[in-house]
Amino acid sequence: MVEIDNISLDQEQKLPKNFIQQQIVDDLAEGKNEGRIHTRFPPEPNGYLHIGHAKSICLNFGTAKKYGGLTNLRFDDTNPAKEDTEYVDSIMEDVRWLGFDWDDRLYYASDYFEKLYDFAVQLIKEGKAYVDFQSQEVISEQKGVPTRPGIDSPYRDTPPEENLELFAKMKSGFYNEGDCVLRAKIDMSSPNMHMRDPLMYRILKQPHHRTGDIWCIYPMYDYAHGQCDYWEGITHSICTLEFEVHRPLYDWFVDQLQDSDYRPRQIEFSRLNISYTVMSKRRLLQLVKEGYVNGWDDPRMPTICGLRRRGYSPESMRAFSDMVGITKVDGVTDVAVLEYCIREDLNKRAQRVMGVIDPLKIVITNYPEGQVELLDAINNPEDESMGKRKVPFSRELYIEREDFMENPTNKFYRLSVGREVRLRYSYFIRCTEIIKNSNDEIIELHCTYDPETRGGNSPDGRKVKATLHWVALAQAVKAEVRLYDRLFTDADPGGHKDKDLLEFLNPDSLKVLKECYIEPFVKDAKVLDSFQFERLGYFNVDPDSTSEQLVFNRIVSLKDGCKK
RNA sequence: UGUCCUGUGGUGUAAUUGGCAACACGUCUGAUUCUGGAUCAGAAGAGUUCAGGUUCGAAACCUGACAGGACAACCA
Repeated sequence: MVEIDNISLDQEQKLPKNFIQQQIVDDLAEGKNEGRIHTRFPPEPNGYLHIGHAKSICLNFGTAKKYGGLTNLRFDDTNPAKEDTEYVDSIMEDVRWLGFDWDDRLYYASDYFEKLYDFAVQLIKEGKAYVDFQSQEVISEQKGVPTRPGIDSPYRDTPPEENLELFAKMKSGFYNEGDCVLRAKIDMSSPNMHMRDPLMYRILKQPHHRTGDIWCIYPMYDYAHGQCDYWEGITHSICTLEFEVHRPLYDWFVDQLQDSDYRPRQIEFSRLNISYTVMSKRRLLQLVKEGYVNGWDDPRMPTICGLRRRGYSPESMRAFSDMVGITKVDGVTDVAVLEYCIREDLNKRAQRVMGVIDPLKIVITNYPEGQVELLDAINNPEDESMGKRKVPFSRELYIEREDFMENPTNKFYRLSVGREVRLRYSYFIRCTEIIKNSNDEIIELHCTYDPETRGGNSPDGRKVKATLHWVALAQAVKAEVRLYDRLFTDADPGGHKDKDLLEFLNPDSLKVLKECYIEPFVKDAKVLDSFQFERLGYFNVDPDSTSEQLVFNRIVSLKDGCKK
């Protein structure tokens, strides 16, 4: 584990510095915050983490580590209406799985409810906050629009003593939801909407997953986030671009708090977009709730748990995160980059195995009936230390239906009547006859083998143009294989004003193949074990597997040279 | 008719802070191969959104356009 971390750190250090790291280097050079680097990853526990969060996790934990700093995990749980412990648990699992650790620095915004309340009282006393009894609609109306200034609330100049009393009554539950809010008194004519007397507290008579019924007023994000950062000693508060316009407000609250040279600083970067997928919690939630996918961990989902189930490794996700980089440019990363990362990782590590997912039976007519040979196969040509295994060969085999063509085109150089090909690690075979059923469908092939080519080479130096994978019919393990394609048919499914993203759902995003045969080596495979099925792609064992039946997910196909 | 942010090959990022645009993905050639994978060698593809300006020299600095994005939740 330590070694893996060091390796990834080494790789990371060779990468050019992104603008945030540059900023950190500058801050370090200036001696800010006593040379400390402290970041935080602050998810709201209202949904499952997706690969965009993975990027943020890698950025926060990775950058702090690189510069000798620390990273806190902090749940931003200021809205009990949407949050749940189910999400808290999944988030912790996902962060750990990605390879990061917050040690004993686990925090919740709700840890600070008391301190936030006291701080609000202080602001009221200083005449910097007031209780507003106007309706949501009126307040919103008074706020104006970005191009036009707002106007002051009639409650804006309530004396502090009175506000203190009112706020205490808010806290005590005297008022109902919507009756009133606490607002910061800043500037109703600011060109920045967030500075027009933003809400600090609203009344929410809902139990909180951690504080239960203690509170009926809850702080807003803007009122909580910077203060939590401050109290935790965060130096660099990294978030996505949509918070850029919040920064003056973040700074305003920190100004009220700051009592030394230490000061947390918010830095924004652009969120991750990937082609042919969606990345907003709202939309992912919709896909789950409305049943377009089978849960948050559906292997087609860009959630961390979905990618994990699909067979993506933490290493591949970290590599991906490094590759896409950190900027403020709002762009779209090609899914091909993600696919490249997992292929690259698995190519080096995955156990090779032969499996046929669309079987066509062949009979080797000159091979003795009842005979079974065990032939040597290499476990991973990229890693000799993984050794060899035995693969059973016999008279009746399955090959991939796709590897035979009755009337071959000139670019097709696999099996056809009269042609000779190699069966990997076993023999050269030649197809002699096609057996069809009454519907003119090919149901079987008859072939002959050349006993001299045992192991896969011909003593006379004869060449074949193709090598096919195969499995021995009697010894094969029958399995279910699930093939996945992109969930959406459009590169930017959420980017059309006139069309709902559901219109772009790919009807063929999941294909279930029930009749697949894998060589016996996989018999004892465990859930999440991954393999390369030679010539087909990388597959892993799905949790739906039972003792009777293995279920495999195709993680990603091999790069397809066929289209050349 | 506002404020802020962002514009570099198809895509994602670089350019040691002003010194003749680099890397990765993708694409396309070959070579090699018991995976049409991998590997190896190579190619095409941007003159940095545009127009001015400063400078011996600009992707970078200035001015002005243009384009895209964010901001008007008692969400985060």
